[in-house]
Amino acid sequence: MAKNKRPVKSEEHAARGRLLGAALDIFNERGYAASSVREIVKAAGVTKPMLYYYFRNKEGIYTELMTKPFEVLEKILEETAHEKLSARKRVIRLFDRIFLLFMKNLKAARLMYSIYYGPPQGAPFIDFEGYHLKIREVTGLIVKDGIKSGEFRAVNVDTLTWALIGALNFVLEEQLCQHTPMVDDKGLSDTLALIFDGVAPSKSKRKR
Amino acid sequence: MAKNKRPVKSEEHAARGRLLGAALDIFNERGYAASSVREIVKAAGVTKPMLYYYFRNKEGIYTELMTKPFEVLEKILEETAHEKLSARKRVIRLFDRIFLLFMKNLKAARLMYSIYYGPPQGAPFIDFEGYHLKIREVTGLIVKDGIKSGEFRAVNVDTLTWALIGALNFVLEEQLCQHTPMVDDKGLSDTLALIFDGVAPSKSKRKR
DNA sequence: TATCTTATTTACCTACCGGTAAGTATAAAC
DNA sequence: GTTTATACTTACCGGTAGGTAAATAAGATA
Repeated sequence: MAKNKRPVKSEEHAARGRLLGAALDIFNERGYAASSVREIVKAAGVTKPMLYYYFRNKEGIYTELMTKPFEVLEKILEETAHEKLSARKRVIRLFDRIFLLFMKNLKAARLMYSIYYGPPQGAPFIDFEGYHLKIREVTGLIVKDGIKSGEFRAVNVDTLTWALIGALNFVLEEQLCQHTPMVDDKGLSDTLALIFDGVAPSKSKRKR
Repeated sequence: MAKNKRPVKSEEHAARGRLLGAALDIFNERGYAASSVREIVKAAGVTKPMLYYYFRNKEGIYTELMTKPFEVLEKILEETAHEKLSARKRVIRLFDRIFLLFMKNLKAARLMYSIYYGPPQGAPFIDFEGYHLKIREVTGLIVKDGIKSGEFRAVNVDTLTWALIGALNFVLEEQLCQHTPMVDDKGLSDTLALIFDGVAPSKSKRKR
């Protein structure tokens, strides 16, 4: 009993995928609360109960959309934390990978940002904060390595970490804007280079 | 005709003010679409038609809340652009003032950020972008001055501007988070100092 | 062929949404 | 003392929200 029997037509769970795509589009355009189940199912070309069949409810399809991309982030963080490169290169690699992941999930990212930094819009809670902190943590570890090895000047770890994350965040958010982004991944690496070259040790004394 | 006659009880337009306060609270907690007029008027302790009396509709009270704080920003930008100080001090003064304005209007700011960077939530359009660009412009002008006068190394103007605005943005957004902010205005000035000291001209040659 | 499971539809529910019509109390103006 | 404008209330509107009960179509199993 409880065997694996599936009618399974030509496309497997086609409706499910179409619902996910449509929901992502509409959540991205209007936000969680302003998106109606009716709009979503209409855009997906299916009937309303289908959404309640595949996902428990409106919250269910939202939760699925918001949690999936973070599985990739976890992997990126793990990999970069243990790479054997200079601290500078590890930060650049980490941020570059995050940038790519972000671009691949731009619509989901827009929704995440607006809910993490803004009002929850009636959407169910999701621990975006945890991932934000993890990124900061890994960056902080790399910075600490860089200072220990003498690759960086002995500045305050947190301050440098903030400057770096600030640059990353700024570039990521620029991609969310309505207008054409004025900074991209090239701008990010330039900004990082500026910060790094700024804090690189030099022979001459520096004020303060 | 069209004379100035006012019944004017003890408190003038008390309901109006209470509506604005309640609307700000509730928009801030739930976002635009998820906030109902009923909730707002209940929190304000007035009846529903009062909102439609003082403001045309839900969009009207939202628009009033979102546009008022920018009048102060305009003044800050104008003042700082024409101050006779070092570029470094002007940037710090500008960002410090913006930080204070931001903190004084934290609830409105949270709503603005979520709508500017995220989905519009069904809220009427407001040109947040214009103000964002103005801040960037003024910062860019100060940076250009600093490079011209030799106060800064001859780096790319945009890149340095991005690094600075990134630090500002990062600190501002930190204030929006659910948790206790890990960076405040002190952290901001530290980060700015790090970037400035990094780009300050030095006697020794620098790689790249 | 009858049965079971999965996938999908039609028709409907209640609750709440933004908005308003119509009336009223109050106090200044004439 | 009647008028007039302001400030405010009660009662209601049509529409739409999220969600579901119940029937059904179709392939797999027996």
